[in-house]
Amino acid sequence: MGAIRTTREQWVEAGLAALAAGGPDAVRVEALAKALGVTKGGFYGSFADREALLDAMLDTWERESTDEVLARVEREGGDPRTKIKRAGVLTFSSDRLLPIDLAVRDWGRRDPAVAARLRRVDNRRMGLLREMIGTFCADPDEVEARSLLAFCVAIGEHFLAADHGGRTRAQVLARAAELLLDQQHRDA
Amino acid sequence: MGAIRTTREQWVEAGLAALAAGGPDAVRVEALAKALGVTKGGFYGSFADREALLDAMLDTWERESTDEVLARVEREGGDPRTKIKRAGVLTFSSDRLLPIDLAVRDWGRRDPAVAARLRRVDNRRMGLLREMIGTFCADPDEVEARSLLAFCVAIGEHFLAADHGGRTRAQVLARAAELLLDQQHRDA
DNA sequence: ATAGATGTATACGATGGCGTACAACACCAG
DNA sequence: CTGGTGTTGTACGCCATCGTATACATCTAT
Repeated sequence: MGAIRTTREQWVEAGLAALAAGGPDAVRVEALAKALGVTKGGFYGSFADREALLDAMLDTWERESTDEVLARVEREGGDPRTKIKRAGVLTFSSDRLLPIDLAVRDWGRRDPAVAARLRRVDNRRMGLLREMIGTFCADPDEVEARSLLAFCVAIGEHFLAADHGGRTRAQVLARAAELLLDQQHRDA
Repeated sequence: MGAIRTTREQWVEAGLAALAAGGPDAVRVEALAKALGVTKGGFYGSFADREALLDAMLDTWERESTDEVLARVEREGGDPRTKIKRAGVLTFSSDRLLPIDLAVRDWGRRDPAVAARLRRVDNRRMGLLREMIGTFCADPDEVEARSLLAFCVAIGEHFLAADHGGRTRAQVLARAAELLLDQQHRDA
């Protein structure tokens, strides 16, 4: 048998890189082939068409973003705040996952199938936040509100272009994390 | 002189609708012409090329998102919390501005010129948040953190696909707003 | 009315992208 | 080394899109 010179995984990897860099419209079979140093000749041996590649890319992203991150958070342990921050770092400070995540997020606003995957992923992430915040916050409605805030800032931070008057983004984020992960607020 | 049957404004409007619906790559001259019930023949009388249209679209968006919203908030008055919420509603509950804003936000991650415009817009919005939150929160670092949280949730909310276990998104957002717009937290 | 100005339809060439067909090639087994 | 298997290169048809050229339509001013 002839050797497989360009595997499915390589196409998926190149596709995810293109998605991260330029969105779904930048995932072009011929461009990926060029990036891999081949032509598109072999592509259609591994994938029925471009859609099949996009599907495989989303499979890979979904698995890495949920199973792998959550397993690693569980394995490495720590107190609830540590786990939250570790999950955030693993997902949103990764040069690999972050840009893919943001691209998928925008993509999902237009493609229902992508939106459905995103919903699965986000529900699992929110589940972790709820569980962790629930260990030090008693009111379930407030747990949900804090979880939403935490998730929104983790995502929104990367879509936001504002400056902070002398402060760094990291400083402001640290203070925001304090607000969200403190035990108590006075009542309204 | 011959009558102007399709004005610059109509092309810009159609362009913004396409941008909102499908991102920058969906802004195609011939598609806009079709949407306007004409062909692209007249387009190049109003615009040098497609880039010029994209520029004009961003001009319109920037003006509507800042000057017009802020002027209206100022004109209608109210207490700080009311003004914050009104600015949020005008920008992020508008069927017109919201989808454009989200599309521009994603676009800005790839195009430096768009990112620069977005930075101008976001800085003005953050300015309002700072000023309003500053009226009931004394610590400038906490003002900045709360402003960031408020802005991130206003944006991130629309990129988030999670459910909230029986609660509606609006309910969770209301509770989150309470957390951010309350006067006091206990110290950490 | 007529002429000039300006918007519009249509046709065109160029580019780039998808998916197919087939030939050339690389690898492995015998 | 030789044949077979399966991947890759290349060429092709097709379609969408950009931007241009040119003829047509319509409006305004004289």
